[in-house]
Amino acid sequence: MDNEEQLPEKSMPNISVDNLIFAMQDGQLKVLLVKYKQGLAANKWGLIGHWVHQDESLDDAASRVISATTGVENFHLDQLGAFGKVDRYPGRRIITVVYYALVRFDEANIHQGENTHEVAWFNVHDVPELIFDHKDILNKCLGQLKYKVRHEPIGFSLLPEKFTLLQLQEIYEAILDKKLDKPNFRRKIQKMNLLINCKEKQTAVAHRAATLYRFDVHVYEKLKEFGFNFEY
Amino acid sequence: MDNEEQLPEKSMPNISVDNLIFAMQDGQLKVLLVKYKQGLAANKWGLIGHWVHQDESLDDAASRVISATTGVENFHLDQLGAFGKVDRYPGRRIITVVYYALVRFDEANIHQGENTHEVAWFNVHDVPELIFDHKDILNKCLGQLKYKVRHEPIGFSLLPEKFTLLQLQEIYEAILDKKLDKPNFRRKIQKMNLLINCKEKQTAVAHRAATLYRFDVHVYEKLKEFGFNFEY
DNA sequence: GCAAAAGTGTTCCGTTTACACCCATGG
DNA sequence: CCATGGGTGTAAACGGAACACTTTTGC
Repeated sequence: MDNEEQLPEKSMPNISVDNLIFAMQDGQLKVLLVKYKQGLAANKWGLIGHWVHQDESLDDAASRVISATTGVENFHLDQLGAFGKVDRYPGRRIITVVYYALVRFDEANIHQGENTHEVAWFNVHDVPELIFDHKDILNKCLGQLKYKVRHEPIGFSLLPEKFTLLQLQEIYEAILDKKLDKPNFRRKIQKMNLLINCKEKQTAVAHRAATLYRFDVHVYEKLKEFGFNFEY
Repeated sequence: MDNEEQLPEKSMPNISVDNLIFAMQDGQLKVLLVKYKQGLAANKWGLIGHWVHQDESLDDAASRVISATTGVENFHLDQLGAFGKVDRYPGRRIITVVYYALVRFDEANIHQGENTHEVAWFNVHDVPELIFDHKDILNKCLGQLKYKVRHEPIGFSLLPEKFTLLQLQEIYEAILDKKLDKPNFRRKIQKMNLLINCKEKQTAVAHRAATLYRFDVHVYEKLKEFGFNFEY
């Protein structure tokens, strides 16, 4: 979180929410960070944090700021957990509940917050120094993403409406941080019956145009419910 | 949590920790519940909750009460997450951070807490009515356990030093809530190189005595770190 | 001998993995 | 005609699922 001076009356003391917002850009997994204006975190990069209003749930608090920062209304949201070491926040005892969101890069219109004077995407493996325990939080979240992407079809939340199989593969490669075999990846994904062929092709590419796909939302919902397995 | 009258000076306002303690008894997965003496939860069953001291981390707070209640010092501890609906606690805004622990049944010596007048083990599928959102929390935790037991060797935390393969299988069956094939289970577990043959047999059983095994702690640590796969 | 659980063997079949290979397009 | 990525084929290895079968022990 940014600073204590700004704690509004209607917010809970001692509790903050911090958010990790992820998107894919140029085949790389990016995370959105902000530079705070004032307070303990002034001029330093950190996760997008804020206080929790007395009359909103933790989930709602996270959604509120993610929407405000990115302009995106629909995104995958998950709770990473609560972080509560005694000295994690300087001078005061603050528990933070961390959420991570997956957004489509092209849908995001980054808005400056009141307490920040910079917002930027960073490659998850190349971030600046972060305030408090935010680096630990990022690392834990990257681990959680690896874990999750293999058992729930969350990777798709990072793609535009229509996408190619290579784009999808790049997401898995970025999150799992390893190269995957193209033929095997294609077959595996296709067999899930999750993709619908748009019967369209890429245009203006300097190689054979790839087929565009979109999701079968019904199958997608079922896989989310019952889980699936993606062991690479 | 129990009641607000008891909030000690040194505790954080607005935040509680609730714990689910699991153990295996007679081939059944049990969870430890308490009946509170006073406050909003008086005479009702609930998870073992408490306030967080200003000078202890969330993890430490959970460990403290789990040890105090069960007398056990070594147990598997994981955070389930934070629960923060606005109306989850009557009359006041309380965020609770939930932990679950796996203990060995025979090591547990249940101690009554100051605020409780009953503590008892319940089959996880047969619990009484619970206070607040504790039933939701239990359900979410059972789902998490299913998820986890297939990817990390946590099931072993529920067993005594020396155990038979059937005891281990019963844990998986209880958590996954399904019958497993004995020959296949045995082979699968054996191939992990996680078990050391104690070269001892069961005694006083009315059938062929089973071999006793114990864990190879080194392999166990590695599997915890790198994850494993147990898809049944 | 019978019940109960220990423990082994084997077959079938789908999935994973690795890698060779051809296709289409723009420069 | 070549670089780039799209896309298909295939064979070997592995692992899961199902189930028949033998062994040991106490009563």
